[in-house]
Amino acid sequence: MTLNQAFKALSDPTRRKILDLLKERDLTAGEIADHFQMTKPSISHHLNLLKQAQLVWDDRQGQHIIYSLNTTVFQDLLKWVLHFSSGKE
Amino acid sequence: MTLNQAFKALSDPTRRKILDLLKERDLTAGEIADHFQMTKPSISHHLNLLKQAQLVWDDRQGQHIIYSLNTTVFQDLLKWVLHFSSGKE
DNA sequence: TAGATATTTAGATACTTCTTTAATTATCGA
DNA sequence: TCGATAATTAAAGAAGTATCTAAATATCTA
Repeated sequence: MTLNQAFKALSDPTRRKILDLLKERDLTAGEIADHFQMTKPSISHHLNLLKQAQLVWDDRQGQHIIYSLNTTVFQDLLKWVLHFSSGKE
Repeated sequence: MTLNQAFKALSDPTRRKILDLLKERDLTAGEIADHFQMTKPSISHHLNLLKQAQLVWDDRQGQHIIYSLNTTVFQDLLKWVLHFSSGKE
């Protein structure tokens, strides 16, 4: 079920851009929101979907919640894509 | 734009199953539909999205339309995933 | 050319997702 | 404890998606 959630999470450009940002460094929810024109609740919604798909971790540090990449599911995605990009089998 | 369409196309379980079937061998639209409980127009709709995302080719052979994998975009997907599964950069 | 088969296109409806504003929860610092 | 800051949750509307039935298009065969 997780892989399905992952694919659904990846189907949105905003969420993929969030992952791109987190690839550079860990960020708070507010810092992430600053990169977009949409409201913080919208970003919070996207972060929640990424979290449910286990593509990111969240960690509260005082007032802030720090988001970081969770590379585990990317490994599964990699396997899935490899089946298709490495010829018939 | 193609990568976005690809991610959207992959976000549906039916479409991913279609790709799984085509990984084994080329199939006509009817043969693909036989693997699902939904109607042929629904499958046709999914095939169209896969085609627009350039994940499959279609080739009419008489009455039949034969679908096959187009691995080109999978290469791009592979690169995208690799950026995340191969550590920070 | 007529009938049969394979597939898609059109139109409609139900469902899901995205986004917003308003309200709520959690934490910090004085 | 109060006020400020950070972030989420709730509720609602708009837009997008999946699915169905019915109709249309393309091709084959007799």
